[in-house]
Amino acid sequence: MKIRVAKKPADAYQHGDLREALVDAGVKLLTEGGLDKLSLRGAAQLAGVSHAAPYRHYRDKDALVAAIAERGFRMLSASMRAELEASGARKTARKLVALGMGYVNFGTTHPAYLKLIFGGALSKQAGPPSLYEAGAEAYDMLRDVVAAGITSGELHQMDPEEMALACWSLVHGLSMLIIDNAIPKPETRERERGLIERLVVLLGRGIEND
Amino acid sequence: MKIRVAKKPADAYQHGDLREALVDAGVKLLTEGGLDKLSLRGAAQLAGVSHAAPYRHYRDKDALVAAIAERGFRMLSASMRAELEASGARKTARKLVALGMGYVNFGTTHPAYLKLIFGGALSKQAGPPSLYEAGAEAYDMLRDVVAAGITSGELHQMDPEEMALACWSLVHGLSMLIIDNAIPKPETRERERGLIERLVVLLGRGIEND
DNA sequence: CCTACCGATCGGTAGG
DNA sequence: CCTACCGATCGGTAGG
Repeated sequence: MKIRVAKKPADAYQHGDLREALVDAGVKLLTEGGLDKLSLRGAAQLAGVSHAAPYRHYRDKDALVAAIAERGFRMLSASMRAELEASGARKTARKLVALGMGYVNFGTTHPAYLKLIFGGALSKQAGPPSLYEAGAEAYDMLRDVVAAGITSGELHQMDPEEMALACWSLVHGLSMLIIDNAIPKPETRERERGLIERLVVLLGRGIEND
Repeated sequence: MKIRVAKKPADAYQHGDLREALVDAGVKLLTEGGLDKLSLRGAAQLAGVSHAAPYRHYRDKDALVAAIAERGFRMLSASMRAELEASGARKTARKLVALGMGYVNFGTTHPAYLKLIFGGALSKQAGPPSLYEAGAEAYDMLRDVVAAGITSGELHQMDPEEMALACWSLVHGLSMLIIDNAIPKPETRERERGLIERLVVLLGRGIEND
């Protein structure tokens, strides 16, 4: 009886976890080569299977993309939550700075992820409910902090959704401009932190003179 | 002597203006099908020439993309200037609202253009000087208004570049979020104007309560 | 400015 | 889960 010699690459999937292995492979393609390099065939190759194999686990490319996006959403909210907790902020304004920091840090560290989850590459059709849950997590954190700040009187009386949108737009725009080299990328992490902090604080206090 | 019968499509280029015709065709592909549909071959077909013809006028795809992007930059600054003039604003805060309106209007009306000029599709190499001039126009308008506002005392004493960046980030982020369907697109132009106005004013006055 | 050609990449399916 | 195949699209070049 012959002993089979493993022919698969070292990073090939093991046993029944091809589904997850394909997500890992897709993430690698995404982070190393950007959105353009994210393909089903490429992921299959990285996972060490034929390019037809993924269809056993994902209906089509969009389904794999949705799984990767879900991971991205969770990383985003984790980044925001980590900054919020690390800051130990008690005042709403400081909490908002922390959340913004978490957002921009995630965006500039994982540019392809940000473009994937917000870049319209997500087929607007269906997508599993878990994708939408993951997507709502980050926004909910922001909206809750804003709503609490309005209730406590720290922020202006105003539609919390709209105020949250202002914060979101600011940090999203900043992230995108940095990612796309529209503005010089801050040279160090410290400078980036300083920049984000000043911009978010600016939104807080307003740019007009009293 | 035979009379040649025109075989070209009605919208084919005329005489020596293929160079411009290719830009028009590229713009059409871009606006109708998004960035993905913008190809040299497609533009050539639309212009009624073979797919090898464009290389007589553009070194490669990046060169055509640069020409299209230049047009986009000029449309952006034209949109901002038009809003600024139409507003008749005298106070800095109102001028900033007008500029923001022009920016977001342009972005949501021409989403593919916005993604082209700021989406990193522009090869970071060279590109004609005219491209950079065009790109600087819009930013200069913003920075000048901000700088004048600081000088006049209407805005806080602060690095004008950084304050301009805050404004830019806000309207850029808002545009991108609308374009990418991350937030519901305002149903009417009026609602969109109202939203933009409230957000820019918010940046002006600050979201914190006094 | 054209025809004909290259090599590469894709998503997806047939049929096992 | 694999091999073999389709049709489509690209950017780019040779050679005229």
